[in-house]
Amino acid sequence: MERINFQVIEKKWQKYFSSHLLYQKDIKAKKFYCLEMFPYPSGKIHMGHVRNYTIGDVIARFKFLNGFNVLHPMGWDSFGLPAENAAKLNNLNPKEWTKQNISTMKKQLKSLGLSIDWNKEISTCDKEYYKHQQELFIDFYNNGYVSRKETYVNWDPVEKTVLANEQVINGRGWRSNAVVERKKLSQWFFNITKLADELLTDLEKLDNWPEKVKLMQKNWIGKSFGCEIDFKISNSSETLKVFTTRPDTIFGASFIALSVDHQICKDFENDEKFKKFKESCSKTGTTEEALANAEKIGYKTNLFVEHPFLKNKKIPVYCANFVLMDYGTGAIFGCPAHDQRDYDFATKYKLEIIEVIHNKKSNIANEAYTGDGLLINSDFLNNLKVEEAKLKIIKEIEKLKIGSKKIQFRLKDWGISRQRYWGCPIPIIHLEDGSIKTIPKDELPVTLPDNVDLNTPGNPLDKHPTWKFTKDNTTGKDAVRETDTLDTFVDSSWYFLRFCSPSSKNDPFDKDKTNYWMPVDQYIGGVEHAILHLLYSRFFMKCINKIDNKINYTEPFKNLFTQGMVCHETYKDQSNNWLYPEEISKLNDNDVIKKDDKSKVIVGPPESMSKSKKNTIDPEIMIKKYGADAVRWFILSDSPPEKDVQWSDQGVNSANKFLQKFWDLNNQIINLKDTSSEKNISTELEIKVNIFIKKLTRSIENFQFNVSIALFYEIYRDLKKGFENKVNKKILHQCLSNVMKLLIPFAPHFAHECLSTLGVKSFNKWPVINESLIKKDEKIKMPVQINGKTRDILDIKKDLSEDELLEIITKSDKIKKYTDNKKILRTIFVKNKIVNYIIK
RNA sequence: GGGCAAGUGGCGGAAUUGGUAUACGCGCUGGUCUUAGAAACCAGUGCCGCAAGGCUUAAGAGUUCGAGUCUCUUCUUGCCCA
Repeated sequence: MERINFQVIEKKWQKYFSSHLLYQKDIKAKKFYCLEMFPYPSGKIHMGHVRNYTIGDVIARFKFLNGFNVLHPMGWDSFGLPAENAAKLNNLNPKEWTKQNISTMKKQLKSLGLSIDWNKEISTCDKEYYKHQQELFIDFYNNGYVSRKETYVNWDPVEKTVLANEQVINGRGWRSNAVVERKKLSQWFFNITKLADELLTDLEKLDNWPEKVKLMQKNWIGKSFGCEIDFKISNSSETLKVFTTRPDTIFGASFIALSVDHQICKDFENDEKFKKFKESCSKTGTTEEALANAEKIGYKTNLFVEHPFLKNKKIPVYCANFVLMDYGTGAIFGCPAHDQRDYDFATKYKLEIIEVIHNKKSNIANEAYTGDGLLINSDFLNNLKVEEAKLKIIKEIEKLKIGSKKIQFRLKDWGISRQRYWGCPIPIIHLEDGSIKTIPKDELPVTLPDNVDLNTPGNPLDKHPTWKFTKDNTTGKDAVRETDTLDTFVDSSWYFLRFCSPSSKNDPFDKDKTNYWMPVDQYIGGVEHAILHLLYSRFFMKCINKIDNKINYTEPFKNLFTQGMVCHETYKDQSNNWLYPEEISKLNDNDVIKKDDKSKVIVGPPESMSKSKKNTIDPEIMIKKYGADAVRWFILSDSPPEKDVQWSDQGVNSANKFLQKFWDLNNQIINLKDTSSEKNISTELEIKVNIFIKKLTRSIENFQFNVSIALFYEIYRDLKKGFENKVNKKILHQCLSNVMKLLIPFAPHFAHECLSTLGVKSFNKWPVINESLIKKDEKIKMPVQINGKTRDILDIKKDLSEDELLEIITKSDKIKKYTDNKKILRTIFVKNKIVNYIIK
């Protein structure tokens, strides 16, 4: 058996792929924009990339073969913190480090045989890219989508930097391990909350997004109906505005809780106790989870408010650490019986716990009850359900003119300021008089300086000796540059637009080209981006659409597919250190030893591949050993793409073996002499191939690539059988060519090589299904059931009538056995499907 | 605690959407070849049973001629939010 040298053919066909611009088709052709989430250039590609881009390549090639004009680009999400960290470690400039990584990873991606149009490559750290991002920022700024606000941030006192929520672990900085503080800073924001309602309602338009993702976005936006209520402060003419989503529990109110930053608290600034309290609040994080888990503490003020519906009832006012100024009005009323945080607080400060909603399941002696039930202890609300009570109390509040219904979103504005070097500079200058100005577009880009000191804590741009000092070119006055850079999520919020016209000089994107290609027809990436990246991109699209009415779509991604992760077993030695798979050897399933000292290895369950657990498999090594096609084949074959897949060396090995066998069959068919006799089986094979085309096409359209692969194993068997049964060469040849064309999206190098040995010259057409041939398939298998149990399976002609079938059935000994001496009560006959006898 | 998924052989998983459950792959068992191993090839492989046959899609009930698929209850696991 001649073995295929995949290293040679892969090189050969990769050259072909790059020189034959696969997708340059007539602009009149129907377009298809296939996009996978672009990678962060971290150094080398990992198996997650292999899976993501293989899935995308199957779709892109499939659509191309079906006559679409396909856009399938690739780029680099190349700004971000890892570059700074790596640069510190290796004493390199982040730019150099990033450049090297891109070059490595591009080579690796090419070795997978992806059908990417590299002429459209972009990199977000290129000034050609971020120049346009600065323009967009200015457009957003001028149209009211950017603001600057004072806000609380997670501040790492050692690194002297702002941390993202996910960089705070158990209240400490992920690098410095210092206790994170809440610090008030002036920050830049995109006003995403302005479009909160639109972002929510437009989710309904996204028919082809996973329900799961839409639900996550919906919860994230978190639209809720509530009510603002003015509480009159006792012995004062002033009122206190409180926001609540549970106005129905007003009769259970036993305290008011204020944020320490509430205006009223300014009166307590002189109190030492308050100062201390405020300081301890600053040590609590800002995430909802941190607030929920933190111990509830409070500061009792000397104030009381009047209950709006209970005369003579006075409610004490506290400051509490779990109330934040940026949610609602910074003040709530506490109803301990029906909110766990209020419950904890009331227990601690021995406040009243009044049950106002009752249900069999509730037991407020132990914890708050937050479910539905009937109102009690609530005057005119008694016996109503929660939703009914909400409506009624809001009406009542509005009637008394002490408040009104209010819609509240959980979504907060998008903080885009980062005190980092390796990001897009914000095109803003600060003048001496404190005013702020955008930089004129013709002066863009504001570029990053190359010579920065990354080794001392703090913002490198701010510390740079000269960079920030500039002049306002219109007035000639001294000015200081904004030293914050943009969150890297900004970079990835419009890259899909840039791909439509990657070299557009004057504008971020060419409108005609963008209107032709957008929206993205298929977007593919990890589910970890279900919320932020996708929400931000949707926000960008809507803003751009509102600013420029020539952009005629408002949702960027028509179809979304989220793939699962690639997993592998984990290994630990006797001293609990992680081991790489290549450090161990498996004697059998139970005995796994360390290669060097033969000590026993502890095998852990499969987990998603990560460097920290050392359970990674290097795609480059696998491609060298088994070939790119085999690696692609395996990563698609083992699990449905939306689920996690477990990497298996045996699996990729068998993929390689299969392709080798297929190659062998291919050669045997080519070398056949034309004199082989013609047999009836020939049409049978043609029918099988046509059914195969139909099933395979459907499996691709349904993203069931594991099923596609199974179908190839089956059709290989049929082809082999046809060969062994001496099917006519012409027919074999024709069948094999069709199968090989379908193989292109999965194993492109291999399929192209086989096709070219078969003498096929054009590689750009999906075979047409011959429906009439499929209809010719006359034989079917008909199960015959007795009382619902299959007792015989008959090979019969298609479309037999009930009477015709009965005649055949009476000849079946298997069925006779059951029907003899029995009365047939009923016969169920479904044409071409089933016969079922009910007997007694 | 709330919401959403999902539970099918030793393992990953199929099932034309109510009509032959276990396709396909891995693993395993036996055989051929080989000094041996590897590779390759052939055969077998849900469970119980020598067999005839019976049982089987987390557990239990229901609808139906017929349920992995629909309905209800319970259990378990995963993800997201808290």
